[in-house]
Amino acid sequence: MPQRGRPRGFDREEALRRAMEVFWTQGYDNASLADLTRAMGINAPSLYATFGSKESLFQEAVALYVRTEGSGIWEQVETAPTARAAIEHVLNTTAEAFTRGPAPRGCMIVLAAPQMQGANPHICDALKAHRQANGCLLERRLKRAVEEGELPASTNCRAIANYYVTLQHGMSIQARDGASRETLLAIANCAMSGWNALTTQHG
Amino acid sequence: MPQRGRPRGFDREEALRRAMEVFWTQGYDNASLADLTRAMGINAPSLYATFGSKESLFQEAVALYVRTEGSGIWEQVETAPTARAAIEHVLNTTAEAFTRGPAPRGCMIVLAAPQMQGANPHICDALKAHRQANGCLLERRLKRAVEEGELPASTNCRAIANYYVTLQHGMSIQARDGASRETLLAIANCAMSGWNALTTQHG
DNA sequence: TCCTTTTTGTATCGATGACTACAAAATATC
DNA sequence: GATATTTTGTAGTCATCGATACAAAAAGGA
Repeated sequence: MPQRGRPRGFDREEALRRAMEVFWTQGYDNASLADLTRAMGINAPSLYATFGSKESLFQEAVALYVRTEGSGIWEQVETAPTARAAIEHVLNTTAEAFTRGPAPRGCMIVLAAPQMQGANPHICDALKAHRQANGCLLERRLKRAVEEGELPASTNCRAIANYYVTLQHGMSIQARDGASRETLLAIANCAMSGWNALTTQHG
Repeated sequence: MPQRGRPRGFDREEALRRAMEVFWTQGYDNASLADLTRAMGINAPSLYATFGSKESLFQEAVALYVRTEGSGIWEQVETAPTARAAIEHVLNTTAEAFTRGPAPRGCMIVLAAPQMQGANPHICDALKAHRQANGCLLERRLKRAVEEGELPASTNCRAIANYYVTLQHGMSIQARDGASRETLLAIANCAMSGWNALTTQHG
């Protein structure tokens, strides 16, 4: 017995995808209910009956973003043959993803609520947790590279992970400011050119 | 004949400084008139009589921020003996400024309106212009270093400038997420460790 | 003292924010 | 067809947004 009453007149996944694009472009606070319902093609009562609230809709949109847009950037960190290849892939894929078609420029996780305080601490905390998870992911990969002999034991894995994650966050600002794919790739290339110096000297 | 009527009951500079802190902490949209007037210790009519509007108050706050907080980071780019010293000073001073006392963490120019669209395009454009001015400043300094023989003629000055500015933007996100001064200094150190590789190979 | 000028506090404006009450509409079950 | 259940659109809730009208208060110039 899946559904009894009147069937829903719209596709939940499609509506969520539209909401994600609005949040991605405008941020959490700047995305009004009027903006959301217009983009989703539904009225406010349908939104609340389906997603609960603006905040929970945003959380679902974040989860969708991580699952679709973010996966291409981060999913191969574990499987890449070397830590160097993993990070190089992250940066190059970031440059590509941030300048892809009509999608908003830059990362939703970085740009959607950067004030880190205000009316919605849940929102800020969730985004911050996602950002820090990426740093931890890189750090773990670097530590594995040390264990596997790719990098020397003196490698400061946390510092290097923080460094590359910081650059990747900065690329969101550059992308939102209109940087081209070539510009972002050149930035990634600059960062990778220091790899040997970074992983051989001082801990 | 400086003043005729009832004298102003508050200090304009001090009130502007308070407003700057509110905008710096909360961003442009999230800073409500109630927040501003409470922090400035004045009522709304005094604010509008003195500063014109919320938008012009913000623009004055940005100018004050650049003049006070930002000057320590960027003012010595021209006067530093080498381009390397200039950039190293920018990054190290950034780490120090972003973790100084009770001030908000991270750069107001980066964090106050990152959505780059919405109700106030003037605000977004002004902040974007400030960000890009810093990139141009670094690029000019690097070109001068090429002319003076510090760097080879094959140096890709624009790419290197974009790279370091991007990292500096990312440090705002890290600072707002709670990164310590030591963490930010380690990030700056990682970026500088690639200097030789960055300035000797490929254009 | 009276008049002009400017600032002050109070109280409010219309617009918009997120959110919901309610009844008509549309389906499954009986 | 009758009833129960869920979704739909309309209209509206209260709170807050940025911005002001207005008159009392506080100063200088006559």
